[in-house]
Amino acid sequence: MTEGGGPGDPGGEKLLYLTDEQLRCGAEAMFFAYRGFTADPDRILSRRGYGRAHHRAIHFIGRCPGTTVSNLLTVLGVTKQSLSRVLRELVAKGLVESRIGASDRRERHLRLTEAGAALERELSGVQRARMREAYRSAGPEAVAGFRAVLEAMMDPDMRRAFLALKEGA
Amino acid sequence: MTEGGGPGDPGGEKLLYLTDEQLRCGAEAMFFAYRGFTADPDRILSRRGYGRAHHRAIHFIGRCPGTTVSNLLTVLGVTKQSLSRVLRELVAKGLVESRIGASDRRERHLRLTEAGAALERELSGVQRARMREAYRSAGPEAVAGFRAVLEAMMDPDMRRAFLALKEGA
DNA sequence: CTTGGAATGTCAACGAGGCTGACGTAAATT
DNA sequence: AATTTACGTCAGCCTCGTTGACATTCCAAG
Repeated sequence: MTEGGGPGDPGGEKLLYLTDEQLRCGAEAMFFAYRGFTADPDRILSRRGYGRAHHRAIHFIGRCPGTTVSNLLTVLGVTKQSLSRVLRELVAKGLVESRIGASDRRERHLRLTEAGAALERELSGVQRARMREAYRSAGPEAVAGFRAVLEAMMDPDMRRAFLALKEGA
Repeated sequence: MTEGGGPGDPGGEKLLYLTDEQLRCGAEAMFFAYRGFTADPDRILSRRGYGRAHHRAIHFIGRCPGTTVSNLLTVLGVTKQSLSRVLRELVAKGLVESRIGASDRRERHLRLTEAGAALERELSGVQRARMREAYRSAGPEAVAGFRAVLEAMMDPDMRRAFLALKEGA
């Protein structure tokens, strides 16, 4: 279980990147990198009394204006009660607007207000700045590999949602 | 702020991977991939009444047997009250052993018991299986890029902790 | 038309796991 | 002896996840 490319491993050099040690190291890298990834937005959010859940909602509403609550539920992968609380606050604070659907009056169509869009720009600004720097220092080929591995790591449902977002942008 | 490689960008093809759209897409990939990354261990943990916090503690104690509480605090980046609660449960359930330090009797040295090591193997097994599959399908060069970008995305402190783990393994 | 099921979204209450602050203790350091 | 360090704990708060119960709306079958 923990031999990891030791001696007596003829021809194993080809698969060095698949040793348990390498995989474990990748898992740790994910953990530390995700912390960095969320650190900057978290600071801005906590100053305003919001949390990461608000950020996710704002992000995807900004990304898909007019989306419905149930759409958001599938993308975010939380229960509607969790999302509902977050949306209620965002609507109350005037960051998100919720309109009853025209064709189906059960649906609520969500979009950012100007204030919401401003916060979205602020949040994605710092997050993109960090990613830009990471991308720039690692180079374009590294970025392609990064994206390939992340995509392969997703659950199939999430991969579908992810690809749909890229298309429908 | 949102011009992102639009018109009037001569020679910009070189930097196509740095457009706002690409960066935003990378952020979404991080979000979806991290969900996949934690999904399998989360299922095992919740069946036993533990959470992600327990997983992190078990992981790093397994990784660095004999580490101290304060070491763990820096690596995990949580408060000692949070960690304390988790460690108390793990010690009570007999998954972690806490020994008073020999040279400095204020310190507690932590290690997994046999039961703890078994759970650790189970958790890292499913997590590695997913990463192995993702690595395999993306290929070695993609993996190198993946690691490079993740490392560049970390906060400097976390990067130091990460590199120290790789050395001291 | 009515009625019953399915879909959508809301409110109430609970739990895990973060956080701060205050305090206590034992051991090392000065 | 006084200070600092490493660790544990109690109390209380917040975010954000969960399940359960409920209201509204649509649609289709009787």
